[in-house]
Amino acid sequence: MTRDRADVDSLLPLAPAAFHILMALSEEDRHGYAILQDVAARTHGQVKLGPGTLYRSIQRMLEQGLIVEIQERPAPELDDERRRYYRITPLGASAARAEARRLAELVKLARASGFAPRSA
Amino acid sequence: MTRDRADVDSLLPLAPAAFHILMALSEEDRHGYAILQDVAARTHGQVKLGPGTLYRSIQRMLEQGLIVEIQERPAPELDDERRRYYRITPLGASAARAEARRLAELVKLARASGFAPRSA
DNA sequence: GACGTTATATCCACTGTGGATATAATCGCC
DNA sequence: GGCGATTATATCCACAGTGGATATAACGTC
Repeated sequence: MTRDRADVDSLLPLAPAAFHILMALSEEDRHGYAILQDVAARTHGQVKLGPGTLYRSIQRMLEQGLIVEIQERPAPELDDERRRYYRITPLGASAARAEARRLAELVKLARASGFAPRSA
Repeated sequence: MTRDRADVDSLLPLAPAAFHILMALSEEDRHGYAILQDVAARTHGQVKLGPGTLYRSIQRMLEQGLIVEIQERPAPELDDERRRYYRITPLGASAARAEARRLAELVKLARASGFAPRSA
């Protein structure tokens, strides 16, 4: 919660895929393929990340410190060796909040232009 | 106002620049450079389109039928020969509304993920 | 043991953007 | 009347992000 807006603004606008990935990781740690499914579910099938987009986004986000790979794994009988699990970082959460603010601002502009109803 | 969602959805997501240009043209016809200034003003200097982005976006949008070039010009003493004026089309307005809906939906998802407050 | 799904990863082509560059008319100012 | 900053349009190059194809292989199930 410390220093939010200052540094994080340099990451904006967040790549659409990155924003969706952060939302998928907001409630729990997930592995890549699970992120894919979660994004599709949340958006009612409207957003479907391609594998290229997914894994390259993950790499970028790891480098930027928006997410980290974790070693903790579920009980062996529920697990799958191939999986790699990821967790959102405080920086990632800050970036997601900043991006959400930016998008809300954009919707506000759209309202002022008559392209969106007053409240939706 | 006829057939909105059906065809227009194929244009989504709208390029950010295109969306800003449509908002700039929502109230009145403008020429390229004026669009540039209007976008910067509306966004309090946060969004500044580069010339490459602007003129290539305009070309694309003309081809897509989101805007048209108009021949009407202001009184000669207020005009500048070099200018080319553009007007938003009904299709352009539909696309802008659809994009605004899409963005509002995204903000809603962000709220559900705890990245945006309930009302802002 | 064969097949579809799960899972990760890389490659290529395409779109959109920013910034540099080019060109030239217009405006304000001295 | 001349000069520089601004106005105005346009093209070029490099780069980021995306989608889809391809590759590889483990897993589940029948």
